[in-house]
Amino acid sequence: MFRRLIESLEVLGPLTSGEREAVESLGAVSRPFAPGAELVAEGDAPAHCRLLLEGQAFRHRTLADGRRQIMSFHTPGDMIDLEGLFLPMDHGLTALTAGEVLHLPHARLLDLMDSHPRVGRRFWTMTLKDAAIFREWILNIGRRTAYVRIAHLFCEVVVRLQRAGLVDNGRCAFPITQQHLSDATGLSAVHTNRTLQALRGEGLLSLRGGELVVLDWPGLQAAGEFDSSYLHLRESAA
Amino acid sequence: MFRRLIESLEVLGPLTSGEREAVESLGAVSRPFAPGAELVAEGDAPAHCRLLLEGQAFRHRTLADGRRQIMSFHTPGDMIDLEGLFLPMDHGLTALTAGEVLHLPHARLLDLMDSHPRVGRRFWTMTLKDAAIFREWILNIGRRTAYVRIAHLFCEVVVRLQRAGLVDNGRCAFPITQQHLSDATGLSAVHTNRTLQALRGEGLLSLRGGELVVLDWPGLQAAGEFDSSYLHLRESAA
DNA sequence: CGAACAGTTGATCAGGATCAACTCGAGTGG
DNA sequence: CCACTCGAGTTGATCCTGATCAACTGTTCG
Repeated sequence: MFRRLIESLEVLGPLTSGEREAVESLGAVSRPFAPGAELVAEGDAPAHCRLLLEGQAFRHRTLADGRRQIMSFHTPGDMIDLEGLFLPMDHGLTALTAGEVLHLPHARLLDLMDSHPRVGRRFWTMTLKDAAIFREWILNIGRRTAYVRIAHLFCEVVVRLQRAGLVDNGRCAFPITQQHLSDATGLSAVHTNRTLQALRGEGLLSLRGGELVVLDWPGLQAAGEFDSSYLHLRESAA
Repeated sequence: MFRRLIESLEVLGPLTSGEREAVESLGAVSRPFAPGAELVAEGDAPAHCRLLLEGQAFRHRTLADGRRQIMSFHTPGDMIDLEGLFLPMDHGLTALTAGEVLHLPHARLLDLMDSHPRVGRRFWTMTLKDAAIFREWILNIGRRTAYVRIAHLFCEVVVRLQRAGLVDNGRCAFPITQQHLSDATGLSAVHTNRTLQALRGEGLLSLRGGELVVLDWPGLQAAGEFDSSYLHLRESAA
């Protein structure tokens, strides 16, 4: 049950057996969810953090008039509301697929991190990596064209799904609608549709029936001006 | 010297005298900087964190062809490269004004946080608030028009400068060029110029000679669709 | 006095938004 | 089993926000 979490924590280097045991003895409850389920609502002040065990989810905020902005996508192994440990949620999290989350009580988490500072740092680092991704999105939306922007987003998603072991020969489940894509890139649905056709036309990818297939990975990276270093995939530190 | 830092840490509630002393005994060196100075370069892996004691700075990344995106502005009391504690810097920090930073060695910081977990959480929370601001910028750039976007940015800056005690009767030092403004909002310099004229024309603000004057605060907030809750100005937690 | 840079203006262009209609497939209910 | 609905995707036509290009002003500073 804690495999995903331990793996995420150990990206920065192995934990001691004591640390691993401490993590595994967090009183945790696993909960299934359905596609479209609201995992965390805007304004919530949750009493536990959620670890995404299986499935995909996204972070978003909606304006009064209905315009929506997606701020990140999440894959298994991600803590999706760690910030809720200290701040009320200023955005929501919604399930993209069916899946499962593990609920980790705040009190237990805080105790764990107090007694195992190194583990605390790993959790902190997770939120720092999320922040790095937010910054990349600011750049992506602020300074790149629709074509590059969408390609870049797909690159990121594929790399992160790959890291979670969910890409098989360029194919992965990624059941977003074009509306989701628009809301993530700050574009209109119509223009997203046309830009997607261009990407398909270049033979870079296919997206049908909830399945994303990368047909030309170098080409897609080039189209997205993608450099994965902001994902900090294998940093050593602390 | 540590007044700013203690204040920032105590936004979430007072520290104990022991915690305060521990913070104040961090071996810290203060360094002045000039306007335009590069405080942290992209790619750096610094050995200490910087606390902005005085002056303003901004976080940014530059693409190969020269397009630049500013990701945040910073005011006194901000830790500007806390993420450097665990990750190499994937962006740079540049001074907007003259000022002063305090260098806090990583090793000492980590020791402090290990022995005083509550203080560690406060630092962590600082980075979480930064992340909340990044998310707001994603929304701002992705889903708002130029006019609203720029007004929103000014609202944020004013609120943060106010919190740092740097706003006097709606007036504050904010020496950005229109190019900076464009790079922060993802707009062209020309369009930024025209949009600024519109904001001035509505009698909302004035920006001249490095001084920002808010002439109509309710009007500016309305123009920027601004709701400060994402800044988490007075959260109680942990 | 003359760079050099920030700001301003006008003219034109284009990327992407908007509006509207239509297709298609998957349910769903009669 | 078929008609209906509904959501997602697609297409065309038009509009407009904001980009681009270029020239010019004003100020500061060496």
